[in-house]
Amino acid sequence: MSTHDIFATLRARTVAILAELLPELPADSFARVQMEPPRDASHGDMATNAAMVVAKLAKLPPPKLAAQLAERLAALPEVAEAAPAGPGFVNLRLEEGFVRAQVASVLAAGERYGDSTLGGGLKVNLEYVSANPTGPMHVGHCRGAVVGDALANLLSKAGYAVTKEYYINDAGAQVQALAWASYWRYLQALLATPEGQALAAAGPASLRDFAASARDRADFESAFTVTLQYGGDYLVPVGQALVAQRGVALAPGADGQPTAAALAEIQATTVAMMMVDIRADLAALGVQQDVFTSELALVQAQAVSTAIATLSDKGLVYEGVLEPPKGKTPDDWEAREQTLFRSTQFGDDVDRPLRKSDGSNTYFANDIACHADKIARGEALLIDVWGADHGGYVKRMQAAVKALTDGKVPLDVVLCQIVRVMRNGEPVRMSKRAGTFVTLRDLLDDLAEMTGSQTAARDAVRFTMLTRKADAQMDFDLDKAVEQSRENPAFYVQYAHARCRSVLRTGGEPADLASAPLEALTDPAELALIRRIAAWPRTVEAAALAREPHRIAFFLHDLAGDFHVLWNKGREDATLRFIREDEPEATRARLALVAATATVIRSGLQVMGVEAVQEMR
RNA sequence: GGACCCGUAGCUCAGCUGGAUAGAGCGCUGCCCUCCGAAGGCAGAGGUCGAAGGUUCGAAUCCUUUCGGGUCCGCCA
Repeated sequence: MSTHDIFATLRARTVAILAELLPELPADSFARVQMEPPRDASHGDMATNAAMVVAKLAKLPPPKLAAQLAERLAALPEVAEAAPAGPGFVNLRLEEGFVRAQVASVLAAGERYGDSTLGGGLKVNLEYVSANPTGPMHVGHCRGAVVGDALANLLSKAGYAVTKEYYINDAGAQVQALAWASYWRYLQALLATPEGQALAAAGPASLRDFAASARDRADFESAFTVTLQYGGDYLVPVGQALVAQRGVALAPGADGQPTAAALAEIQATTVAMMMVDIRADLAALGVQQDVFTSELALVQAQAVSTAIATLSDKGLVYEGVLEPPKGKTPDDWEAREQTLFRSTQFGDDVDRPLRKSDGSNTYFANDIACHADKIARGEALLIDVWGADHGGYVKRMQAAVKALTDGKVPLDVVLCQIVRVMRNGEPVRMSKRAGTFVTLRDLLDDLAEMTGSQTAARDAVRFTMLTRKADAQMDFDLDKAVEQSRENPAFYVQYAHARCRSVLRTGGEPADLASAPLEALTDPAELALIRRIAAWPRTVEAAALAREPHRIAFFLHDLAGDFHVLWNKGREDATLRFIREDEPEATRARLALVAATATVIRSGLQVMGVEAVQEMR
């Protein structure tokens, strides 16, 4: 609930009246009563469905109840007119003074206008990005980063205590493969030094072979019977850093093999360096997370076996054999006994393996430990932002969290669909091998070149990523994202804010706007703008409840539209200009409205993580 | 074979958790700048909400079936 939300205010009045009219009804009868802006502005400022929702319980025909309700609502000081309509709506037209007072509310509250107590300080853990630390971030991670970050801001504004978390997948086969790739780069770097060359020349035959294999990827792979999944050049600096830090200490022993300790150290160093890059990329996107949890650390602390034991104590773990997937049996399928979790008891389609047939833990098991860790930290609501390719994973994770907490802690998952990067209307081909692999850094650099500013690039990406529902596929058009035209919502909103600032600068930035005579605001376009502003608090709450930060972008687009309309009316009709030399009081009132508009735009952009510009250049 | 997401105007998309005559931008059509707030503005046309059933006072929204598009389905993370 927001203290600024006039819809909530009138809804509360409505419920109070209903309780008086129908004293025999229990209090929870009114839960579904809504007070909303009507779709058609000709219906007034607000409409309530109260009569229709309560009619059946009250055993009254909706129109009759609506008429009674309207009569009582019309008597309220905030209400100018209340009329029953349609199948049982009550339409309200508000006193203009009450509407205008919202401008003063905004000026008094500043950017805290729209803050809500909806969350009640509930501890929420929001996990997003969590890109594998095996390389630079690519554009595929970008959407989740922006959506997650904006959602964090949104939930904070709505009164939740948000922890922003990054789960580092630094255990398992992927990072082991990464370590081998780093090892290769290390050997290459080592052989470029006199010490390395001396070692190769003096070493046993196996070591000399090594020197040869280090130069060639295929030779290296056959020498070690490994596949280099991560052949990219981005590990070259890692190899060099390893040489600089450790010299020949990680070089192969007499048997030509790296020691387990050496590989573990290389893995740790590589992951650490990748995380430095990833954090730099995130920072360039304006994303800063609070907690970075290491999967490896959880594994080493026995958190996984503890989590499995917890589930086992609840009788939810057994040894069993899964059916092969129907219709599409893998060629090499063979039935194997595994440790399984009874996720079907919690709505999943099949039970899921916690341990592979060789007894090692699955990623799922580790992820359960990660979520158990969050729960142990006292988080009361978990939200994960994942890529669409993890969609098949939602039910099992929700099942696990439900099992761990006996249903007390919900897990919401926000799935982000794929983003295609478009240039000149053509999709940019993505290929790691061909080097057209688009990293987040490349994307930001390109946009920075197009806009001449790192900040503008970041803001273009963040805004554009929020102009679609997360669960809809999206094309990210580089040219459109920085285009300065009405077609680009990011520009359109920024332009509105810049215009506001421009007007306020011209008007001399008066300090006493809070006392402005708002009754001077009488034009329909002015009142429409105020009504839009008044809808900001409920927009924040609805977006937070739905976990849909894109709604903020659409709200700002509408708000900017209302403001641009008013601006343009001033072109047609000079008496509607914001600043009028001959009317100082009307000017103050209009500047107050402009200041309130700017404040709400800034507040919305803040949720999106976009900087509000002072002027367009 | 199954699970999940998406099908809304010619195009790209909203639609406030079930409300009234389904909205916006682009495109299209028609008006509007010698100057004064045009990197534009105003107005208009354009939709059986993929299809068919069902639930109820009321469905783009919920349920079932079905047709398209996407993502995924033990021993990757």
